[in-house]
Amino acid sequence: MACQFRNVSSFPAPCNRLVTVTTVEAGPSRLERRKAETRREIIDAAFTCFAEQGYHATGIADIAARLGIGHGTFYRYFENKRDIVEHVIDDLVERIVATLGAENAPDAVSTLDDYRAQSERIGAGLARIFSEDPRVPQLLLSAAGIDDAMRERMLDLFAATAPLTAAYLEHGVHHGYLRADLDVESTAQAINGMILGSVLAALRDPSPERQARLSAAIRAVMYDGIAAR
Amino acid sequence: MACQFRNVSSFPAPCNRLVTVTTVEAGPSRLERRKAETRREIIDAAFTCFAEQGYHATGIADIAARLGIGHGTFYRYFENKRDIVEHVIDDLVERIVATLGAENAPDAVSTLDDYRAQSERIGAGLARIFSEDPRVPQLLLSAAGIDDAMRERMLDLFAATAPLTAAYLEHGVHHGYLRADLDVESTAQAINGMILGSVLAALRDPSPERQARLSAAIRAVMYDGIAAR
Amino acid sequence: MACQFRNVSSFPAPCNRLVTVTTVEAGPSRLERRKAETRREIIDAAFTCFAEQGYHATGIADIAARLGIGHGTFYRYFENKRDIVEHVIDDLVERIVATLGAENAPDAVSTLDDYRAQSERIGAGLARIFSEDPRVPQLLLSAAGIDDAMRERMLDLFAATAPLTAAYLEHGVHHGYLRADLDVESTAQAINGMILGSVLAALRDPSPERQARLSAAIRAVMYDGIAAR
Amino acid sequence: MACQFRNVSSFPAPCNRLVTVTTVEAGPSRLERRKAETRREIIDAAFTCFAEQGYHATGIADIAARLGIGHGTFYRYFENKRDIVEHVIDDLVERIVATLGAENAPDAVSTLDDYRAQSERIGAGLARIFSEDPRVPQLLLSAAGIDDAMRERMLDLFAATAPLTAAYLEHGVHHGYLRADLDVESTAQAINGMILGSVLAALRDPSPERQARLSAAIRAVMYDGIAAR
DNA sequence: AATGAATGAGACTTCATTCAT
DNA sequence: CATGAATGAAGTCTCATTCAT
Repeated sequence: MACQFRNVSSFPAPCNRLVTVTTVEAGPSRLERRKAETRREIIDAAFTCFAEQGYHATGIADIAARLGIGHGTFYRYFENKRDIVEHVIDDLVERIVATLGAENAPDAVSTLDDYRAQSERIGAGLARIFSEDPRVPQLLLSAAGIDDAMRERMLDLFAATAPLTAAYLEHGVHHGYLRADLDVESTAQAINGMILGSVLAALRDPSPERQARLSAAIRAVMYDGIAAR
Repeated sequence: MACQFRNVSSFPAPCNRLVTVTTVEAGPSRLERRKAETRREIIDAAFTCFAEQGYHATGIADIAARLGIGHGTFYRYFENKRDIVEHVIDDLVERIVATLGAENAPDAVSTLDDYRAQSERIGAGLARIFSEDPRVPQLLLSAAGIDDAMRERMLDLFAATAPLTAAYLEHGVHHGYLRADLDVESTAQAINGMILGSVLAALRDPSPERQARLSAAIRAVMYDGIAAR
Repeated sequence: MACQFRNVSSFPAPCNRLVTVTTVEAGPSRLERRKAETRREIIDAAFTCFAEQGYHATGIADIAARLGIGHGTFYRYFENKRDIVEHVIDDLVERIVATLGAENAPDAVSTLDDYRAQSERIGAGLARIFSEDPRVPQLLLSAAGIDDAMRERMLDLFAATAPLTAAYLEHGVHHGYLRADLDVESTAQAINGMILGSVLAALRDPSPERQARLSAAIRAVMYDGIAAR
Repeated sequence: MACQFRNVSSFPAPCNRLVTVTTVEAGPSRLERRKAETRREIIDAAFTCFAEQGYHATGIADIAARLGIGHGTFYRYFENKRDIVEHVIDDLVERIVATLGAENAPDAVSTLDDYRAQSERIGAGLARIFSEDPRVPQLLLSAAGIDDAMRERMLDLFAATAPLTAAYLEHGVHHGYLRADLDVESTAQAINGMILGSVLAALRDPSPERQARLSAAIRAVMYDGIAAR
């Protein structure tokens, strides 16, 4: 298994922000810091609401109520409902990227065994993110139903993971510990599909045992195939 | 690759129909046929609307207008908006099942080569369904965002495909052409994940070449793994 | 207690009928009889529906369904929903009048004792009508809420009973067994109010004992007043 | 004639209010007062609409339009159409109770003449309420046609007046100025029936003369009966 | 800057009535 | 003549967004 989300620049450009954070030399003022804090809190509250009740069932009033602020206040921080969900998704992706971290670079390993170990590590990391907080995949999944644009964004998100995995594969092919004839890009897509499948499976049955077995099965398919030898 | 959707009984029970089709010896009367036809047309129109604009952006009026019928007429055939989307999904699943057909039984093959051929055939069938009409996966994807129940239903749908694939694997293990130590269930899940991934990929790039490469990569991973020999 | 509803001519003129029954010398044809029969059945079914569920909660379809006829057929016998309720009320009033019958004429008695006996008889008759079939007062009561015109009609109906009671009182005054200084009209109104009150009471507690006590109390008030002697 | 509506606790419990009035030491704030004012205005507007057009013919839009507010605003103050009518009725009953006031207690009199005077006073008060604003009895009457529950409620309302009247009668019996053998409860019911009758009569002919004559006739029946001496 | 009262577009749904079969 | 499929006016209610305080 390979890594994703190395840097956010691979993803569709983040949407237009309401507030442009002007980073002056002197650093943000107290007011600016408070404002950013409130934005953060609204995003978090919205994340929870959207994930738990879904986008359409969540009202602006729900988000505001969870924070104990007036729902008019919401509109001082975000343009509209669509704007906030956009930011929630952006934030989510950023968090995922940050979690996977930089430690796992495609060029950090040079043998198949190292690769397997790395895969396992990354897989465990992903599993942690998604199964520790099932709201994450839940939100991503339900976001696809918001409208055409958001569905495209979710598909883009999934597609954007392929090059990341591909980089690992490329590295492996280059160093000779992976098949020379690999269709790197397509294989990356296939591998990411398996990961996606395990994430969806975890939504229904989040038991660690199930996750562990699935993860093992994925690695087995990857390295050994399913055919008898 | 293995088959899915052998029989519909594996899926959540279809919801209660509005119209009970009385099967008389003489066959359905003209009126009954007309009624069934209208139902069919409404389902199709709803399918198009939901797929193109999404569930929430689609009004009953849109569906009715597309057919040139009064929107009151809609309610003579379906109880409410939720009812129609349920039927649209049911219909979709049924169509997929029908397309995959009975020709591909898990016990129809006995060698690995036969199995690969069969996989290829089924893969091609699935690809045809999904890429000939991208609205199908589009709808299935966005349906997950309708509400909690529908998200569960979509996850169930995906989960329900695992045992079907598993049956093929089981058959292969039993006949010796697949690894004896396969975790059949988990491996099936992983394989179906790859298929799901390719379906999603097809939504963004529906070119046959891309599909063909993906399909080939999936089979390569399955049978040979990615490790160099 | 005194009598009401001597002849229907005291009531507001019945509304425009949909079908004008042409009484030819030869008598009604078979078809005409069948038609009248169906009208009768529709009125009865409507009566039941209106009384049980109320005017607004009753649909034309409910009435038709109760008879096992198509609801389109309804409109071949009555102009619209308003028309049928009008006929149901007319029919009800006619039935009440018929029940009270001609036997109780204001000039049939000449002593106070006779009068008391007659009152008792008529009171028992009314009680029978209203408490044997609580749907009757229920319908009359709820009809007052249909619209302005119907409320007026119900008030007219109640008002129309005063002259009937007054005729009895007049007779009594004339014959000397009732007070010479009676304000006949107003007293009649007051007496009918007591009857109305007992009818309403019967809707909540239809027990015969309660009815009997109420009836006795009314007669006691009428003949003896409430003051200690 | 006797008194009704001594205390509201005799009536069905008022339904759950939308707004909980928090009684702080400092008294209601300006906003709270404005809110209560708007509630009041909505209730009044609804009262007018219901009385003039009837419950079913009145739309929320009508009520809102009469006040010049958006119809969405209505729903900030009342849950739904049923809720508002409930409050309108509650308000009506409260107003009636308040009008009759506390001055007329059953134990405030001890002779028949006092009692007659009190009856006259209360009767005049009732007459004023009902004939000054005919919409009041109109609404109470038509409310009975809203649905089963409301009809029950109106019948309960009428029934609830009996014990109040009975208390006066009881007092009179106890003090010896009313017949010792009175069936207090039933007689109270009968008397209230007469009052109800006069209220209904006032709806058709609201002239004060008519009311005065009716009131006199009721008292005459009560104290002297109708029989010649 | 924060608030929440007001708003009205818009969605769903019902049902009396019409009319082609 | 009977039928019931079709219709659309009308009504209820929600909620994202605005704006005066």
